[in-house]
Order: sequence, then structure tokens, then C-alpha cells
Amino acid sequence: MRVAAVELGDGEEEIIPGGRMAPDDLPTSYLLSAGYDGKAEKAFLRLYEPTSQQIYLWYDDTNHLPYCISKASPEELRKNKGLVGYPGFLSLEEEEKFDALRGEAVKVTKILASNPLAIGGQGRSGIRYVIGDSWESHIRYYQNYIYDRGLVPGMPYRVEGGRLVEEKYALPDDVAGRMDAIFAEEEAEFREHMREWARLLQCPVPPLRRVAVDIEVYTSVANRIPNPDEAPEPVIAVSFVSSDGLRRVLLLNEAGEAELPVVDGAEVVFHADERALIEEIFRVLNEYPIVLTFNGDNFDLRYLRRRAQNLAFPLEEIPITQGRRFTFLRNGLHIDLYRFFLNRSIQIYAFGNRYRENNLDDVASTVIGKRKLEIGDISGLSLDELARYCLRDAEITYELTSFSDDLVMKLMVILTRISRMTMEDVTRMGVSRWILALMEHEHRRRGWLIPNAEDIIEAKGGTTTEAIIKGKKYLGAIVRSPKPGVHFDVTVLDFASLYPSAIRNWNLSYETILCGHPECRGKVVPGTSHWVCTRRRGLTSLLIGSLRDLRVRWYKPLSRDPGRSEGERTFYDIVQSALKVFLNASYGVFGAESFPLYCPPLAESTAAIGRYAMTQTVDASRKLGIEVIYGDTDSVFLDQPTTAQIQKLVGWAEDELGIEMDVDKVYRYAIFSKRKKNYLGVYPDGSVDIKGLTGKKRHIPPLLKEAFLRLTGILGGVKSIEDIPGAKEDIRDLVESVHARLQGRDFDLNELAFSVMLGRKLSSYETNPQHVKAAKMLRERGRTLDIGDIISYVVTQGGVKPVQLASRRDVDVDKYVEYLESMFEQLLDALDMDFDELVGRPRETTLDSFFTR
DNA sequence: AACTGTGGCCTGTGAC
DNA sequence: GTCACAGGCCACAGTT
Repeated sequence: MRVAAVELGDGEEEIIPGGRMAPDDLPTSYLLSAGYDGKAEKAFLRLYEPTSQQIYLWYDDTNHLPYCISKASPEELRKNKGLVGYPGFLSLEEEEKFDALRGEAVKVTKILASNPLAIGGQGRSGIRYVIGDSWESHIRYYQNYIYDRGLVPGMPYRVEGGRLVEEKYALPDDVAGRMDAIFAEEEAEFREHMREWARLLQCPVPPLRRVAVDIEVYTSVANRIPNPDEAPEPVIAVSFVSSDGLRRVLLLNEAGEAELPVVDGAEVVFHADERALIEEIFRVLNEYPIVLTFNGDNFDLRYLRRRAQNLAFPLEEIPITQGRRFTFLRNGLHIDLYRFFLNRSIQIYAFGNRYRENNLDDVASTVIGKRKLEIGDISGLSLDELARYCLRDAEITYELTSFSDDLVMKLMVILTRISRMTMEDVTRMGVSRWILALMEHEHRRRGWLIPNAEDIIEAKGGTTTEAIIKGKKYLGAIVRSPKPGVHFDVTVLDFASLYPSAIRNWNLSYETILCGHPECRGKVVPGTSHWVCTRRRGLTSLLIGSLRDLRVRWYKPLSRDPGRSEGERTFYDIVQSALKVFLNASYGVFGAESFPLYCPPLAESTAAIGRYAMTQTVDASRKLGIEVIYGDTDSVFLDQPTTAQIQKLVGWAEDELGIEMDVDKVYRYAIFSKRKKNYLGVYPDGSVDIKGLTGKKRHIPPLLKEAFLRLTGILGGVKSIEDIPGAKEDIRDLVESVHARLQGRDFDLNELAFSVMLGRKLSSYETNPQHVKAAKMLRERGRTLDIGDIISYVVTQGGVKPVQLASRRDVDVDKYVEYLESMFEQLLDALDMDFDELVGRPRETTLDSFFTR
């Protein structure tokens, strides 16, 4: 009998779950997760019941089976001895599906098996390898189960007489009424979709009971973290912080001599032996429906499981199951916040790119304004310090989910509902998988065959435009050359969700682009040779389009509606951010080879429509008498437009392009050099908006950054053209003082350090850039280095040196003056100022002045 | 063989 | 996803 979890690859694990079975009648409970129980050979669901605040397991009662699809007939398949004799093979069922690529019905055969392994196998085995071509065979079994039963993770269900019943949440009448009014003009198909989306998004999210866990491990070598797959060292501390008030630190005190530390507002407990300590940890892990960690997949929970095995815990007493990359719990859900915050879409679109490094300290300090405690080596801490340090980590881990009224938990649940993925998966996987799941769900719901990647490429082919950047696949957005100089009263207009609007308006989808109907060939995407179907509504167009409309015309206005309570506004803001994450990724995925529905002409057409919208808008502005100073992808910077002119332009875009334009920002004035993606704008309140300028980049030495910040401070104080001479004086003083500091070597070495991230392993660099040189010097001194590490180096006379190995005398001061110059020049150019003059260097004799002498 | 100027390329960091 | 920048690396060609 198998007791241990058998690994099936990422995420799919033949888990033997533990915990409470759902009673025959379970009140309203939220579906959070699903899996496959290898022993029972059944799919199971994890339901969170908000009154008892517990997880209940519910097992499939419909005899749902794993399957994949073949285009061969049952008769043909029956001749395949390898298939018929395959262990676990059960039966064949003929079925009709819709082949969207061909636009016609297709007869397929469902191949049913007793367990998911028989379909997918391990390595190169499984039915899908025996039969050659197969469809829908790479979908995780529990995900298949969710699709086939039309389940929506994150939504409420009930168990009645042992059966799972949907708790049909209906939109309140007044909400439905207002929505109908707003979307009255939309196509019926869109309206239906939007109503269903709104039902999922509007349904309240219950408070989720959860505990954050953090462990500390003894380190025999200072600062060397023990390998969690070996777990050689004892667990010396663990802390819990929960939503129901638990704040507890468990400490290992084998000597039994120390005095129990007192930590404010927390309970501290000693354990004389590690086994008892771990047993207590497991008791808490089993008790909570949701366990939060920061990097628990790769460290805390992984270590605990291994450590328990080392201490000869019987497997069934370890509540942790281990996949190749992820670590799960038998009873509840494990959510690794490290993975969630690492997700680039979450980082950029949900948190505005506020945190840059993916460690707990950086994320927590920018998101909730709380830092880790600073310590040296773990093993050098007193029990008192250890307890405080460990508690703080659990505390900030918990608070990352609790700030702003549980914003992050709600965001996760909303993402779960949109994507149809389990909460564990949605917090671990990238946005392309979310979109894939959403698309798969919609295919299954409609009875469409989910195409394989090769099917789409074969039918639709590649791209026809040439990218500007070598090595890219197709032509992207337009960036206009800015008009250099200082411009007062600049208004920036942007398209509301340009690419999703393009996808919606032009009916873009993998099945509608380059369709087979001769009569559609005239509907050509401007700037390409691709045409789009005029007969059928594209699936992507419908999904993305309806989500877009809902965000732009419903949730975004609501999140800013002063007539709503603050709580409501926050919730609407979460929803609109979640939608934004989806929408922003929706175009890119179709241009990513790794995406299973990769469709180059689709991505290419989307970008082409974006270019068309931009060029048309610039033309229209010109005709309205507005000068366009700059524009990038979906925005235009207008020079002193009147309100009437703006209104006309917005109206034009709505009528001619079918896209809403919003006033994104208004600058009191803006400074442009001739560089694209580089400018400084000053808002009416004097705050400064900086884009692309070198002085803002994260790798720039603090001394230079500081100087740049002061420069922007001076510019922020400029109210009108009359203030400019004064500002110039201030800038002159600033440059002089920084220059003098450099020349006088009046600095700390750290202030001059460039901090550049290692983008790959040291061995795989083709060239030898500066940060790699410095990294190699560190490695020679025994530092271990990894992808993502930040290398700090200073530029010295003899080349670069890691900041740790350099001294102040080494510094190549002239080089730093050069950096200062090029950084300042990006703005001084536009102000007609000359850096050389500011630092007392004679003006270069230009050829011109030479001849006119 | 050493030096220098050039231009393509690599790398990291952003904008959108 | 593509576009754009800074800044340095590096191969190459031509010169001394």
C-alpha cells in the first residue's frame, strides 16, 4: 500500500490528503483547491467553510475518469495493442467536438483510463505516448475535473445529501439593473459574458483563517543555509502569527538552562527536544485551513518534511507533501507568498513595480512599510534575539496578506475565480498559465476541441512584419521622437487598454485570424497582410473584450466613485487590478512561444492595430490644431491643448477607433531631450514624474542618485518660465558641490558603488561585463554567487573592483565625473545648459566657432 | 607587435 | 511581448 505521496511532476501529485471529510450536509463553503487522491482513485475538492473556519474534503461522486482525446476512430484505436493492453486503460467513447481552427465539427474518441498516470505517465510512458497524436492529454487531472464539472474555484458551494451543489450567487437586482443600462449597447454575446463575469467578481470573499509560519535552522557554518533536501541541522525556532490572534514562538532549548525570553505580545514556549518541537509545528499546520510562508516551497516546509523524515517520523504523521518544485499540505492549503510576489505581473501591475528585489525585506518594506530585524549570523543570536527575529518574519509574512483589509487574500481569490485554477496553483504559476486555464475552460464549456500548439502554427503560420530589434519576431509599438525642450501645460492622453481593445474591436482570436472563408479576406488588419473573420465572433476577442469592458466601464469608475464607501471602493479596486493583470498579459502570451496557444499572426495583428491607432491619433490631433510633443505605444503628450480640443480628440477616438481615451496626467511642465522613453514631468502640486532617466535607475551609485534627486527637486520648484533662471543658478551650485566632493574624494566608498544584478550564472556569460568581473573577484575570495544576486562594484583606476575589496584611493574620480555629466546632460540639454561650463571646463572649440573666429 | 578607431553586440534597466 | 537607452566589451581593420 502506498502511503507516501507519489510525485507526478509539478503540481500534480498523487496526494493522500488528510483532514476532515465533508459531512453529507455542509453549509455554504468556498472551493479553494482540488487534487487527485491516488489511493481512492478519485478527484477531491477542498472546501472552506467560513463559520467553523475549517477545510473539508469532498470526493467526486460522479465516477469522473481521466481521459485524453484522439482523432482516430474507436475501431482504429482498438487495433492498437499497446493501447488496449495498457495498464489502466478502460474504454473508448466516440464524441463530437467543434474544431475551431477548421470551423467544423469533428468526431473524436475519448480514451478513458482508471488513473491520471495511465494517461500522462512518468517520463515517456503513458497512453498519450502509445497512441501518437493526442489532444488535451497534458491537462492536470484535477484541472480537467474542474472544467468538466464547470466548477469555479473561489466560489461558494454546498454539500447536500452528499452531493456537491453550487451556491448560486446572483447579482443583486440593483447591480444587474445598472450594469444592463451601462452595457445596453453591447452585443448580446458580450453582455452575457459580462454578466457572468460580474457574478464571479461581485460575489463577496469570506475572511480566510490562516497562519503564517517561519522557521529558523541552526547553521554550523556562518551564513550558509543548510540544504533543505538534506536537512542536516536541527530546527531551532519557529513562529506562528495567525488571523485569529495566535502569536507564538517555539524555541529549541536542549540544554534546558536558559531563561524563557519575554517577547511583547507573544507567547514563547521552550521545547527540550526537537522531535516534540516538530510535532507541535505539525499540529498547528494541520489545524489551519491556510498556511502562509515566504519561500516555504523551497525552504521552510521542504526542510520540515525532510527533517521529520531524518528524525524517523512515520510518513503519515508528516502533514507535508513534496512535489518537485512545490510543497503542499495534506489538510489545508499552503500559499507561498514568495512565489506570488515574485510573479512579474503581480509585481508590476498589482503593486506598481514598487519592490524590486524578491526578498522578504524588500517586499515587506515597500508593501507594508515593515522591515525584517537586522541580525548577523543566526547561530550567534541569543534565544531572546532569535525569538524576536523569527517572530518578526512570521509577522510580516502574515501582514503581507492582511494589510488594507486582506487585500492580497481577496486578490488571490479573485484571480482564482477568473482563471479557474486552484488557489495553490494561481499563486504559484505565471499569468500565461492563468490565461491558458481560462481559455481551456471556455473551450470545454463550448464543446470545442483544445488545439495543440502545432495545430495553430500549421494552420496560421508565422509573422510577416520585421521587428526593429534584431532577434525579435515581429514589429511592435511606435515610439515617437520627442520634441526636445521645456514645455509648459502638457496633457497626456492614453487609450484605455489599447491592446485588449484591439483584440475586441478587430475580433482577434486564433481561430478568426486568417480564417478559411473567402469572403473574409477583405477584412485586412492595417499594416499587415492578415485578415480577420467576419462571420464568427472570436473566442479570445469575446473573453478579453468582455473583461476589458467590465474593467474600463464598470470596475474602474466604481473604484473611484465617491458615492461608495471606502471598503467598497477598495474591493472594486482589487477587482479592477486583478482584471488589469489579466488584460495586460493577454496580448503578450500569444506572441510567446512557450504559450500553448501561441499564435504569431494574432500578436502581430494586435501590435499593428496599436500602431494604427497611434498614427491616426497623431494625425487627428494635428487636424485639431494640437501639437503632439511625444507618444509611446498608447499615449500622446499634447502641447497646451484646450478642454474643447481634448474633448474633440476623445470623441474622435471613440467614434473612429472605438477606443476610450482618458486624460492620464497633466504636467505643469515637462522636459524632453531628444531621447525616447526619457522625460521629466512636473505635476501641478510640484511632485516630479521621472521616466527612463539614468539618474532614476536602480544600479546607479547612491552619490549620483542623490545628486540627481536634488536636481529633480530644484526642477519640481519651477512654477513658470520666470523661475527658470533661478533654478539654473541652483543647478549650477549643485553641480559644483557634487563635483567638488568627487574631486576632493569626500565620499564613502558605498556611495560610489554600482549595484547590478547577475542575470545568469557566472559561467554562462558570453562577454565579461563589469559586474561579472567584480563577481568573479568575489568568487575567488570564496563568495558563492547565484542568479539574482546584486553585485556592488566601484570603478577604479585599474578597472572595476567589488566594493568590499576597493579602497577610497583606488577610485577613478574622472570616470565618475563623466557619469555625472552624462546623467545630468539628459536634462541640461533641454535647459540650454552646458555641463562643462558648470564644472569650469572651457567650452569645446567647435569647428563652427573655429571658422567664425 | 602594439595601438587605435569603429561598429556590432551583449547586458542590464526601463517604458509601455 | 517589443522598443529604447547607457555603457562597456570585443573582434576587426588599418596604421605605425
